[in-house]
Amino acid sequence: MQKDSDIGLAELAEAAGATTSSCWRRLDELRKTGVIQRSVAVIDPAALGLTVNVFVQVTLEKQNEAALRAFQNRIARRPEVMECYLMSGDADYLLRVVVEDLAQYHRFVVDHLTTIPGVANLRSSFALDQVKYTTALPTAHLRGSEAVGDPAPRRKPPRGSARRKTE
Amino acid sequence: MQKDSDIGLAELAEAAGATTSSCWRRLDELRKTGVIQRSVAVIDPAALGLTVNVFVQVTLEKQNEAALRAFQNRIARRPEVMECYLMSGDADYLLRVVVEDLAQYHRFVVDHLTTIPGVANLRSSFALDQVKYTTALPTAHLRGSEAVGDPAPRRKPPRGSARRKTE
DNA sequence: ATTGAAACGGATCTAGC
DNA sequence: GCTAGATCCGTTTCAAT
Repeated sequence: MQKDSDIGLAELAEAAGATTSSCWRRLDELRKTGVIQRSVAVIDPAALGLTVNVFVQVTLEKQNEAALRAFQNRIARRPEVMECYLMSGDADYLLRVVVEDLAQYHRFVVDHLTTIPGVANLRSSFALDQVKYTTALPTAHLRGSEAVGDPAPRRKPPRGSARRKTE
Repeated sequence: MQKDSDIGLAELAEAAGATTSSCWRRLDELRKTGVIQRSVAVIDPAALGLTVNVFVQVTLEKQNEAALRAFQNRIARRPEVMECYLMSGDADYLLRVVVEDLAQYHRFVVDHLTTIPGVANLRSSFALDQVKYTTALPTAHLRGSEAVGDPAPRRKPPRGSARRKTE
């Protein structure tokens, strides 16, 4: 399980009871199959002053393809939007927005959210505290190589061409 | 900005227009001050069959300290709960739960959520699609060494206190 | 063919200018 | 501050089962 990716595969192998080679092989396969997409640094939001989490339920006037695409495109460019889900039920979208304070959130709503064409209604809910936040998915079972659908159509290099990006 | 932590600080330095050493020094300080908490591997949920995202609004019977603590403790142990927020407004908590299918979600609700004492009401909203998900916080500005409102940023560590895990 | 282990190379980290 | 060198670790290759 990868909750800390910088532990080095020596300790990882020891923890898994395997050797470093088999461990690296497993990791390489997981990366090539796209199960492991990338490694990121987890930043403390409070250290950046980003203490306010807002959940916004967005309702669009029309739910046709063009409207959805337009909304998603605009949302994708906004860094304060951490997550965006197309929802069933009352609202069309659910957003988690992280900002420094309410003034900044207000600016985000006025300057960016409401300027998106087709946005009919907004319902904002404010989080008082982030009780839990994890990036570690529930790994009930990690199968050897096969996943579910077809996650990543990655090519299989013949041999010895695992260059990352340094040439 | 750290969206990919495995890019190596050579490219990072080039991108920042600095040298690798100053870049490393900056990173080390960010890690020691706790701004960078850890590095994690981002897993593709679909590759694990975890295609269902459910948002649950939880209302407790009473909102006293003990009830909140009890709920949060139980939630913290559940791996399928990715996020949990103490909310203002209609519900007390908002959870994002990731599962393989609705049957698994049902089991989670019956076996774990409703067994928590003090849970009065649940309102589940299902996500049809995860439009955006990022761990990269909006880094509007990363100041030199200190982050938030700290008026005395002149800290110079005495040069020999960089022990992370190597002893 | 699969797996372990050891050598290589490159990157991180440290010390010096 | 930048540069150069030492050390560690990821990656590859190879040998043994």
